[in-house]
Amino acid sequence: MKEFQLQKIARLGPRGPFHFEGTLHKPSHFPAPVDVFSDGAFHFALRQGSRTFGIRLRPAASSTDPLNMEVYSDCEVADREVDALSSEVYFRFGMGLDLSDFFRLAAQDDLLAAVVDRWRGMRPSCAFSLYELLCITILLQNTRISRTVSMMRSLLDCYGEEISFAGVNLFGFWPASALATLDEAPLRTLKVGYRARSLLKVSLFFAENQGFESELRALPKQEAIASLRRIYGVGPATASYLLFESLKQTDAFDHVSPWEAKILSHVIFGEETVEPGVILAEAAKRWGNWRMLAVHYLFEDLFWRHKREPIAWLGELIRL
DNA sequence: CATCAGGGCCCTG
DNA sequence: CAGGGCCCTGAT
Repeated sequence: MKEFQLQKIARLGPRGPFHFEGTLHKPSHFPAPVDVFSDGAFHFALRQGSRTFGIRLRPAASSTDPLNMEVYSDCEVADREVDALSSEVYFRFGMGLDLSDFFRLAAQDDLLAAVVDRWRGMRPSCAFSLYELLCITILLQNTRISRTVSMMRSLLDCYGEEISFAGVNLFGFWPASALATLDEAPLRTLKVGYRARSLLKVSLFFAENQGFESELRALPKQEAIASLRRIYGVGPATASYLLFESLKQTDAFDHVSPWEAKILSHVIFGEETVEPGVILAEAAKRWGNWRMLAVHYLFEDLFWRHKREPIAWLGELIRL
């Protein structure tokens, strides 16, 4: 395990209100030792090229002030590296989004008004690169959370990079190139099943297309979807997650998986099971191009309430 | 002990 | 465009 020390501190100024905990501490996300929220700060590993940095984000006094970003490493960090890290972190946590239209919309929506009141400034966010998130979503496919977590742990043990900084231990992901040259056999021993094939193909693709993520960030939604769907292992569900969490497309709600449909049936209609098509139509009608962000606010609010005081019907649906 | 669905996707017919 | 196969694991 590598020990990292504090090297640099930078300040980040989000556009408009930024809800620190809502954005960085999401109870709906599955637990894996790749990020740590403790003492009111968020920690994760960020890979830039061949280097991995420890990043610690701290909230500022008020929701409109800048955040502090601490950069940890085992050797010196140049100013221009800090600049690159800053803009990457700025993007990954949705700090550039202008949400004012969404707030106006939410204020007039009887379902959203109270929720956005509680979480005003929460953003779509993902600490990980597109490749890293894609690995996670592949592990989520066709299984339960407990198994996803165990697959994640064995992959990190074998190919990840464990680091220690600011009093926390966590893993950085492997670079795509580390898996790209493997055979299926070593991955199969980690009990990832048929996902071994997807992981290899995805890794090979990203190792060969270094600029893919930044190209994708510049594409309009439909082209981004088409681009993602060409990658082996990426279907409609995975593409949706990537579009919203990684690319911050706030309207990426054109597909709803069965488990999400059940939850939204309760939340939006107060019923057990509403047809996916009906849910999608209602979301589009009510929230337009903000529909995925709206759904996200509803989900996170629900999961937080569930965490504080268990909600019986939800407990049934998301048992690990 | 056996059975089976589970936070999809690919491939085939 | 429907449906079988993929892998393993915890729930029942």
